Amino acid sequence: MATIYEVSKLAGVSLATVSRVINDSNAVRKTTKDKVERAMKQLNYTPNSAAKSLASNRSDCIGVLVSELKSSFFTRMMGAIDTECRQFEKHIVVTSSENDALHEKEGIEFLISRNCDALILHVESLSDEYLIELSRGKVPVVILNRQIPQISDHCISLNNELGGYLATKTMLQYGHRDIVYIAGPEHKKDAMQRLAGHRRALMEANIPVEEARIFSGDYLQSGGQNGFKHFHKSGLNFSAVVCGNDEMATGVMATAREYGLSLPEDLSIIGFDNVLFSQYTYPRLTTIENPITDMGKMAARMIMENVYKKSLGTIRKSFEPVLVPRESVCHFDAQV
Amino acid sequence: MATIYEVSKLAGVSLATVSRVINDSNAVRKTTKDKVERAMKQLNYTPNSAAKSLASNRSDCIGVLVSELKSSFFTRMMGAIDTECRQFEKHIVVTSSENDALHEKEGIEFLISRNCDALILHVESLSDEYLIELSRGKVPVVILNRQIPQISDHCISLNNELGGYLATKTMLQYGHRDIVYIAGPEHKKDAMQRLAGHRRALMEANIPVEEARIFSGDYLQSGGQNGFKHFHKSGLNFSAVVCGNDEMATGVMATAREYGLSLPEDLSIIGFDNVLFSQYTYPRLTTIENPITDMGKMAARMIMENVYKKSLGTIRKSFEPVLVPRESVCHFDAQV
DNA sequence: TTGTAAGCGTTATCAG
DNA sequence: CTGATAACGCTTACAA
Repeated sequence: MATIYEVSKLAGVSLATVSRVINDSNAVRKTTKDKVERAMKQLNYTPNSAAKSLASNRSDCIGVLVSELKSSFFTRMMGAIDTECRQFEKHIVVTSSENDALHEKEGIEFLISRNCDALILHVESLSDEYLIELSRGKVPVVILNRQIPQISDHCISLNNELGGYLATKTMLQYGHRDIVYIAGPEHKKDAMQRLAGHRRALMEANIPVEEARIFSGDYLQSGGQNGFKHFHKSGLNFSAVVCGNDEMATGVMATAREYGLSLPEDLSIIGFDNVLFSQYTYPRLTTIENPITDMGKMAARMIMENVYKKSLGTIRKSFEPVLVPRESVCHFDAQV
Repeated sequence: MATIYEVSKLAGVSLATVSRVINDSNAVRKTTKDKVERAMKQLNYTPNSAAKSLASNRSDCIGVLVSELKSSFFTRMMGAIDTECRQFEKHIVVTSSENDALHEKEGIEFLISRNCDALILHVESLSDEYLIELSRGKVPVVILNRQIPQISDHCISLNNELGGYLATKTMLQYGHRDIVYIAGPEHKKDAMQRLAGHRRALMEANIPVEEARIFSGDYLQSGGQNGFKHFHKSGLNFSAVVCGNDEMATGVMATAREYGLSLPEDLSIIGFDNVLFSQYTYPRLTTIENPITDMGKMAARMIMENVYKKSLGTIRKSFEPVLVPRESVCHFDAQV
C-alpha cells in the first residue's frame, strides 16, 4: 500500500500539501493539485483510515445499536441509515443487544470504544436517565423511535399515540363497536402510547373503555395467540381486534382460524408497523405504517449535519403514522 | 480519555508492560499485572482502537457485504455473524450492494479501504474470476452461499441442488404428478442448481421434464404471480407448484386465490429458504430450510481461526437443506 | 520479566 | 499557497 509519503515524493511536494488535496481543505494551486492527483492515481494510493483516524480524532464511522437484528423492522432501518451514510463516505458499525438493559449498555460501550464519531441507538430497555446522561457525554447520540422530553432534540420519534388512535378509529369507521385490544409489553413506552391512542378513540366515540377488553401481550406472535384465546374464553363479544403490532396480529389470525373463524368476515384485525410480511398474510393485513426508513434516514442526516457539518435540508424529528388499508378489516355490516 | 502513557505512569511501569497486559501477550508477573490493571481501572482506561490499528496493522473489524439489507434473509445471516464476532471482541462493518456488480465491487473496495481484517461476502453479480482474483489478494475472504471450485476452501455453501430435489420429491411423495416449477433468475447460480434438483427428482420418478412446465421468475413475489398466470393461461394441468424461493411462493398463493382456488386443496405449493414470513402465510408455507444462520456463524469462525488464530472446533463448509413440513402441501388424493 | 525507542500513516500548527 | 515538524496512542523488536 502506498503511503502519503510516497505520493508526496513522486509529486515533488510536501506531506502537508498532499494531505490538503486529499481533504480538499485550504486552497491548493490547481497545477499542484493536478500533480498530486496524478501521483495518487499512479501509485493507486488509498488513505489509511486508521492513521487518519488517529491523527484527526475522527473515525468517519457511526455506531448503530439495534435491540435485535433478526426482525425485518430493524433491517429496513439499517438499510436506510447505511444508504444515507455512504453518500458521505461514512460507514456504519452495527451491533445488537438482545433487548435487555445490560446488553444495551455493553453495546454502547463497545461502539464508543470503537471510536465511533456518533451513535444511533434503538434501545428499549435502557432508562431515560441513562440516555440523558449519555447524551451529555462526548459522543453525539441520536435516539431513534423514542421520545425523551429532556433531550428531545436528540430524539427521532413516531407519534405512537396517534397510530393507536388511527387503528381503533379505523375499526369504528368500519362500524365495529365491540373491539378488543392486544397491547405490547407494559414496560415498552411505544406500546403504552399506542394503547393510549386506542383509549382516546373509544372515548371519542363514547364507548366505555373496559379493562377486560385489553390484553397485555408480548409483541410476538404468541402474544396474539394468547390474546385471542383469552378473549375467546372470557365470553366477551367482539367483532374486531386491534393489535399493538403486526406480529401479534398474525398470531390472532392463525388462532382465530384454529377456532373456526373465517377472516375477515368473522373477525376484523388490524396491526401496527407494516412490516414486510404483513402483505404476505391472508387476508393481507391492514395496518399502521411505521415510517422507520424515513426515521433512519433522518437520524443519519442529523449526524451528517451536526457532526460532519454537511448541510442538508431540514431535518424532521417527529413522524406521524398513517393507515395502510388492506383486506383484514371489513365492515361490521358485512359480518354475520 | 486516558492513554496508555498515563496508565504506565500511574502503575510505575513502562508503556510496553501496559501493552502486554492489555493484550496479555508474553508473560507478565502477576503482581505487576495487577498493578497495571488497577491503574487502568482507576483511570477508566480504554485503548484507542485507531492507534492500535495503526500500530498493529489490524483493525479487529470484519467487513460484511450483503447483496441487500432489506430482506430478512440477510438479517438472520448478519445477526449470526455479529454474535459470533462479538465473542472475540471483533466487530462487523456492514454494507450492502444493491445487487449489481458495480455496487458489489464498490462495496468491497469500501470495506478494504476501511482496513477490514477480513471480508465476508454474499454477492451474486460478481464473476467467479473476480472473486478468485480477490481471494488471492491480501485480505482474507470468505464467500457465503456460493461454491467456486477453484477456491472452494474460501466458500461456505448450501447444496441447492439437493434442496430443489427435496422440494419436488416432496410433491411426488404426496402423490402429485402434474408439477410445474417457477425458477429464480437464470443468471443466479443457486436458482439453476435448485432447478437441476427438480429435474433430477422428476427423472428419478420417470416423469418427463417438459420445458413448458418451467417458468423463469425473478425471486420476487411478482415472479410467483407471473408464473402462476403463465401456467394458468397455458392450459396445462397442474396440481402442484414448486417455487425457487419463498417470496415467489407467496406470489403464487395470492394469485391462485385471485383465480378462485382454495389452498392447499386445489393447489399444493412449496417454497425454498424458510424465511421468517413463511410461517405467517396461510396456509403456512411448506418449504426447504436454508441454514443461513449456521452458515453465517461458520463464516465468522473461519475468520476467527484463520485470521485471528483462535482455535475453534471443526468448521463446516457445506450445508445440506432439509424439508420444513407445514400446511401448504397436501396429498393429491385429497384434492378434487 | 521488563524497559527503550523506533515506527505505523495521517493531520495540524506554525512559519515562510 | 506551501513546507517542516510535532503530535496522535499504540505495538514490537531489541536490549537489558
